[in-house]
Amino acid sequence: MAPERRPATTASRWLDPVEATAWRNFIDSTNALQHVLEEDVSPFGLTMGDYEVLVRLSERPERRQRMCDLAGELRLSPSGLTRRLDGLVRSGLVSREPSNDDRRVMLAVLTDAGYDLLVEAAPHHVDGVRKHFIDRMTPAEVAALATAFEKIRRGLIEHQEQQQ
Amino acid sequence: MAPERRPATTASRWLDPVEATAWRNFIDSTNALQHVLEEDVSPFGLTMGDYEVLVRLSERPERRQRMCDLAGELRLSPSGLTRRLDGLVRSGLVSREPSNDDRRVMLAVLTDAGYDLLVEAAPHHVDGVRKHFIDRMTPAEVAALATAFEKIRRGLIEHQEQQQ
DNA sequence: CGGAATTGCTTGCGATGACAACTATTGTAG
DNA sequence: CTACAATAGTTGTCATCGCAAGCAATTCCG
Repeated sequence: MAPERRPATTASRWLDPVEATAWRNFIDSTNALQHVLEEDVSPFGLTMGDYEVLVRLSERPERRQRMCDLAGELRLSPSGLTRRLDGLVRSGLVSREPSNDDRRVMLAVLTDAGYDLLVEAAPHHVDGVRKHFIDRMTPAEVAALATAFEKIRRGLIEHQEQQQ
Repeated sequence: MAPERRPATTASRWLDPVEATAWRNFIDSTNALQHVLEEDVSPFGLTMGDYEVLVRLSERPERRQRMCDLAGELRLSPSGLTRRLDGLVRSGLVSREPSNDDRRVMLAVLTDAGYDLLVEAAPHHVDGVRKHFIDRMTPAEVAALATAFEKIRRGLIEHQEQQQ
């Protein structure tokens, strides 16, 4: 709660009207999008957090992944992932398996039930993404957005690594 | 926890490569951005949630706003806003004032201390937005993004109202 | 006018997730 | 080979936030 030491005030350039609009619309959209997309997966008893876990696992060979790698991809703390998996394991969608290579490691494994549920839920998720995101834009805008966010993503990863 | 009734499986159109890239990059970027932007305001003892409250209040006449309106803008539940304000009131950055017009209503009021802190923190926040978002793109991309997210935002508001 | 529905906010409770501390395993020096 | 450091995961504790319930004030109608 105690503030860290504050950086000295810098003379920073403000956002011009177009930039400010882009930023505000982006923020508002992402907020609202997160809420809307929850609705598409909740009929399947899933949160978007759960859904993301299933997706990531389904994209891996043998549908399994080390906890720490998964936590990195999901930008979740180790404890956060442990508890999210607890729920998915209880539901029988994911199971834990100790790794043979490294006995510190736990593998999160997508079960058949988990895969089946993902296959069932995914089309509705995609419908939501189309309806509220992709189909609101022109193809040119989609393309521009893809390249723009590619650069933003790379920049953020770079920044993240510099902080190590 | 109990799944709601599931919608019938629909034949939905999948995302083509460009669309999928746009979506994935967008999701990853927003996740990472949220973490990075926290770093810019945390030296001031603020979370991004707190910061957003201060910004919204500062934009209002007399720096005050009804709780329910504020909750709507921040897409926060009534109870969520109550508790977020609790913290800000404890810190002396915001105060509560009952409304004269409607005695059910509580007004959240930005204090002088809150305004001063916002003025101090804002440049660092803007620097972060520039560094990680705006300045990663060409001006054309920023403009495209502004219009694209304007349409997405409108669509989401519309959808939200239809669900009312 | 007066009761019922609505609105605005707060509180109890449960779910989620971060941080720090702890255990267990692996890697690295000396 | 042994100590020390680094890595992987779990658990305790705390903060945040949503839902349902509750209370107070207002509005709607008959």
